[in-house]
Amino acid sequence: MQDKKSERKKMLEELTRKTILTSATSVFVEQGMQKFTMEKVAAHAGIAKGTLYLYYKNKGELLSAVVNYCFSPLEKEFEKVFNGQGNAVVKIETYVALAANYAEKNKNLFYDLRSTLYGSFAQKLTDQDSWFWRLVDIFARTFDEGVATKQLRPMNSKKMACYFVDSLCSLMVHRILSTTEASVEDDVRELLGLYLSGLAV
Amino acid sequence: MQDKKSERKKMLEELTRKTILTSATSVFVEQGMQKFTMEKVAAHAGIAKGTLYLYYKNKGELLSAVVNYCFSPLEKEFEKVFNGQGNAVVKIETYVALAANYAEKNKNLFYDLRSTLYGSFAQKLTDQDSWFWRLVDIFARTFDEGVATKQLRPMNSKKMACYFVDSLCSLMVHRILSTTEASVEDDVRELLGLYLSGLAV
Amino acid sequence: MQDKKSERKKMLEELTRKTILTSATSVFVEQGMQKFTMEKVAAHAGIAKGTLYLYYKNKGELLSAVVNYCFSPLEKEFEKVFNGQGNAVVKIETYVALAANYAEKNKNLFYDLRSTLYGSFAQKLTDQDSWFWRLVDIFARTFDEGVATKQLRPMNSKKMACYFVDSLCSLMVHRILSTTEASVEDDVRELLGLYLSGLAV
Amino acid sequence: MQDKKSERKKMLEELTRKTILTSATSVFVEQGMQKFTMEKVAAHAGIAKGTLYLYYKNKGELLSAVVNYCFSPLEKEFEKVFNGQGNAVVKIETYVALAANYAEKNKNLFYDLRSTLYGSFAQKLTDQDSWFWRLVDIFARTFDEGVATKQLRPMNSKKMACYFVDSLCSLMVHRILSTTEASVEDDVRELLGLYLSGLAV
DNA sequence: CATGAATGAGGGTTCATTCAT
DNA sequence: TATGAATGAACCCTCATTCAT
Repeated sequence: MQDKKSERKKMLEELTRKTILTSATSVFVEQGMQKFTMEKVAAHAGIAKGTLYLYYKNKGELLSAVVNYCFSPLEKEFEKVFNGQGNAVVKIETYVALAANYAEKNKNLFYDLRSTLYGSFAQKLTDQDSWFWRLVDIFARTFDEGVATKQLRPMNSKKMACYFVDSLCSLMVHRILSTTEASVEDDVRELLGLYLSGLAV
Repeated sequence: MQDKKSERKKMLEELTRKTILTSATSVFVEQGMQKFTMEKVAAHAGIAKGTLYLYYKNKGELLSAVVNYCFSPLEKEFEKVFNGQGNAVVKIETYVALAANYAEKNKNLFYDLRSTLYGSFAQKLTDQDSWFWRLVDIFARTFDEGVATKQLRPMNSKKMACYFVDSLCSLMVHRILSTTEASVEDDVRELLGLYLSGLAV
Repeated sequence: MQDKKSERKKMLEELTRKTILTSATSVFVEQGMQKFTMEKVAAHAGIAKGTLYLYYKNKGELLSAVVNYCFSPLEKEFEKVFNGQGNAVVKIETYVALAANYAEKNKNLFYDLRSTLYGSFAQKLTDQDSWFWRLVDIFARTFDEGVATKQLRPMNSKKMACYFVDSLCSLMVHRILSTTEASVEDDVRELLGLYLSGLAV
Repeated sequence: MQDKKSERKKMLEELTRKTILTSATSVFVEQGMQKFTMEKVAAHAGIAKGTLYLYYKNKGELLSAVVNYCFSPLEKEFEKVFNGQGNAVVKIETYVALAANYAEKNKNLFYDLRSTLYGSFAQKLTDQDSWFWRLVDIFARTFDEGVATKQLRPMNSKKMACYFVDSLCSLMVHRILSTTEASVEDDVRELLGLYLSGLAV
């Protein structure tokens, strides 16, 4: 009895958390960072302002959650690729393509996400559970695979994975902000060329 | 006589401008983006709040000026290298080393600069005169030089320069925020390895 | 249960609204238009500055409310007379007397109300629901009554009602500001003489 | 020698005064009361901000001067009529017509003048030299003339002149703000009817 | 657990006025 | 006398956060 109740409670709680999160994301995407206020989130979620604070300690945490939430679909796709078939080089190619396409499909989202994204670098590098480090982990292990199969040269895979994440972010940001429309394929090829062959002859 | 007066005035004006700018930078570095208020800047500069608005139209312009001010020394060093002796590859090596060392020497500054830095991506990509595009220009021309001398393979030099700027920023940010102290040399070597040789065997 | 709660809440809300309004009026009367600030109103009402904005969108709306609030007692008396016994001429006489006496009893209030009062002419003439037009309506209908009973000559009653409102305002303002104390009765007689008989022989 | 210099100085001084006054009026008319700042006046006059304070003690005095300046053309016309031919009733008719036409020709001017106009009632009634009292004087003497020639009934001519000034202001304000365009002639006839014959049968 | 009215510190900005030159 | 850079008090308004219900 007690268990059932507590279970149901937990589910309701989780539901509310999710509602808040999606509402926050909507507000963020539709109104931009500047106009992202707790009031607007509460209104969009159809709950009271005070309730937000029962689920997220403060505005900062909610924003962090939004960032993570925005990245999670992409992150899941990365994971699927990582766990799937294919050698390291193919995976890397797929990563880049995924990022470019994701940016293409979520221009509005990322346009305003940038500042938060980059503004939370300190946290991103401190909090080992953030999307950043999860991505780094995936990529580093992919690089390690490549090194093991002799497709890639030996390297500091973790550090390189950091650069790779940042480069993917660059790719996405530039795709989002640039007015001259380069094809996704060109952008992918360019970045791949860098990471696989470098620039030297 | 008229000239003298106007000259002296201009000098005084420029002096005040500089005082405000350095004060603003100090406040920014010491207190962080969040606590960067016009009041604090005025107090630090020892002038009245209203005076700030005689020199900078609003908070945003002052912040922009701070960002440019922080980057200008590094930018000048880049320019010096670009205009100096040495082939493209050597220059690229020097760029990376300069960035890494500049970050090392200005940890505090950049720690708080990040959010503004990245938060102003939109402006950075829109405003063709921003530090970002000036750097891109320098690097793209260096890449072109390298291509001309057959040291580097043909590429979309402008796009690659964008990645390069972002990678240098990554390098700096990571050096600034990381707790585990990697040697500057290692970081430089790693990034250079990527840009010159890529990761593939 | 729900109703009770909502009822009590509404009452409390209305109470606060009223507190703010009376406080605002007090501040207005005691300190004058120039020194009428939201801060002072909040302090006088014993509530937080921010709370004002939960009840009145901005300073302008609060000022408008004050003006209406100051006029509403007089307006109600006018209405009572209009709906009561007596022919048109008697009513007009009463209107004038009411205005003169109201001014006499509220010198302080109106002394500072003037600027707002007259400063909002544009609004007064645009907003069909303002005190001005409500008074004009009462007076015009009174004039029409008088015309119907042949006590008054045919006229553009609405236009004449406008003049009448303004003349009543003049009467009040002059009573309030004049240093030489004419008796209320004299002032009333004089204005009535004008409106009933004109100046020609 | 001294005299000449002092004379020329006085003329220059008067010239500057006039420049400031007309500039202030322009700013007032073109930008409205809200945006009437000393800075704008100085800029329009092509002189330094500080200089304004050599000619007008403060903003308030300058505004007063503007009001007087705006009324002076009308005032002069009134005076001309007063000093000219014609009996009292004819003069009164002319006064009303002049006011209505002046309003018609200076809509923009008076639209923003209102608030200042009425906002300075206190001063207007205190300062015996203000436009208000000068007009009252003219009208009172006209009324006295009418009484002397038995065209008008005995009255408190000064008090009635006050009402008359206010009614003329009402007429002008309503003409300026009303959207429904009544003919000048109708408005004049209506007000004249009131002042000459009253409303009673 | 949910509410949402109340809070109040704090922010950016304006502008009338002064005063050293 | 004229200047205009500097002043700084004052203002309106926002919004993250709390807490009594």
